[in-house]
Amino acid sequence: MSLEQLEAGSRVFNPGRTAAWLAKQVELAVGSVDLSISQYRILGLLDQGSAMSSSLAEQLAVRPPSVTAVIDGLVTRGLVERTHSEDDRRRISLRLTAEGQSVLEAADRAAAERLEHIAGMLGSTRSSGRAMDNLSLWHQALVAHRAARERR
Amino acid sequence: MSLEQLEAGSRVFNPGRTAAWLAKQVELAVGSVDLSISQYRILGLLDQGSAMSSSLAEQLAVRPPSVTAVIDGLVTRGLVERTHSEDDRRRISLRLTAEGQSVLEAADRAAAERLEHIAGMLGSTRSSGRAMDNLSLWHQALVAHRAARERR
DNA sequence: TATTGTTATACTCTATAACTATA
DNA sequence: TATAGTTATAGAGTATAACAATA
Repeated sequence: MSLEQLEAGSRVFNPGRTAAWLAKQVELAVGSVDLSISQYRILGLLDQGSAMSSSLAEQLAVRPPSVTAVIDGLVTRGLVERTHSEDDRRRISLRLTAEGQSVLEAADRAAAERLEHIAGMLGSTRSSGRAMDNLSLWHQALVAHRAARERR
Repeated sequence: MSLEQLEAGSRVFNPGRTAAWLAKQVELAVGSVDLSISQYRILGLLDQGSAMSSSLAEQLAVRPPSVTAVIDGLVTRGLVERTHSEDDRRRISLRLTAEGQSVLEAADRAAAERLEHIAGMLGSTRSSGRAMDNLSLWHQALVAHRAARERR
């Protein structure tokens, strides 16, 4: 690490801070379709298949009442459908509606466009491409991480 | 893109969703030193030098009252110091205390460790290294993006 | 009794509108 | 008058504790 980097906090690359700022950009992007980042995460999970409320809480790393609160808003907006499970009526099955699917896709596009615009600030298309590819690497890492947690 | 990827939403790489989940991991990490991600962003900005409240709001992309609220908590905890500017007494200068500096460093370490652990779930040390190293590209892109916005 | 999810309640972060202090 | 920041207030997301329904 260079002397200049050691002198000023602003110039030291820091992975946590970088991820925190990327998230803010995503928040701004999905806000354009009136989604919070929490709502966006939940819709993304439901896009991978319907889910029980309990399993959502675990995957999202939040407590059950938080899931209830966010889902309430999504159900009111008609983006998610709540149905009691037939075999165990304590359980609640959640799934995306067509409208939810469509809003999620719009959010995905808005976020991707914003991130691509930011990556475009790097001088070369090669660097920009590497930045986007890097996110795909993190996607794989997060999937592997979740799988490892589920096995435990 | 393969057929398998087209079939299931879960397998399609999506930059926005990835960034949203990375942020959740950072949130969990900085929570270990009792910081929210908003507090973490603010401490990170103040680490780059003292700042006026108004300029923080702009950089954070939030409204002035939100800055007041978050700073209130940080001042109460002794992590940030508020002083009236001498030349224009309407303005408020904010800077990190030694304790704030130390908590921020602990948060940085916790976030970096968590991200490194997740990157470690990729098969090879080479991939893990690339994931971490290329996050610095995003750091550069975000710095360039902010600079471009300031010029406008 | 144990489990699933919700309700009650409180705290934080966000916003808009109205206000205070200063210029 | 205009500007910098705060106060008042409200909505969303988070939590813990207590509850209802079901197993």
